[in-house]
Amino acid sequence: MHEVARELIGCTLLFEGCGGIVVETESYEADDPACHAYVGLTDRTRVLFGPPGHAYVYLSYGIHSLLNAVAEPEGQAAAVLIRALQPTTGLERMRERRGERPDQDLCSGPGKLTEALGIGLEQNEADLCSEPFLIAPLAGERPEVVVGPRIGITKAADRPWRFCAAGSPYVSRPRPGTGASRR
DNA sequence: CATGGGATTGACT
DNA sequence: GTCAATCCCATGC
Repeated sequence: MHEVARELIGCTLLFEGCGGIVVETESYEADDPACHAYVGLTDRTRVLFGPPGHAYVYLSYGIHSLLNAVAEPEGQAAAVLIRALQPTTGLERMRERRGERPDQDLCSGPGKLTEALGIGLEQNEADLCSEPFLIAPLAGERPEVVVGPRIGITKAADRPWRFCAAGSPYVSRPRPGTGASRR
């Protein structure tokens, strides 16, 4: 599953004609206190146990939607959280939704990303492999991927399942490699 | 039925 | 660097 997270880096994700290159992902699996599926199968987590290639959209802190891709066969709960994109397509529409911002602020975070693309809870359980979603395998050469501890969660945050495109300015705040202050 | 937690962001000191 | 906002869902009484 972590292979999936790694391979997603560099792929192009589009939603209704807006999107860009995936530059940051995070993997979650059932045996992981930070994963929603950890509590077992419920109405909320049903998607995570379902077939791969579907979206799991979760609203965090009542304000921000987080986009996940189900990454394991039916029966196994695992997902890859899409944390950041390098916007390449539909910049105008993203700016309409997010306001006038530098490119690197448009999708540099899970909540920003969903807002920019117009993804909300309505997209929960949506099939990522069909309209209005579009995933392009790889838009060129495979970028260098950096693995690091996960960010912004309170449980098992130290598991090294965070994948970033090396040196990309489009990843969210604590960038690996920079001596930036802890969150 | 009521309560608490959660994978975040943005504004203010 | 620190703090508050805000909604859905799972759990507990």
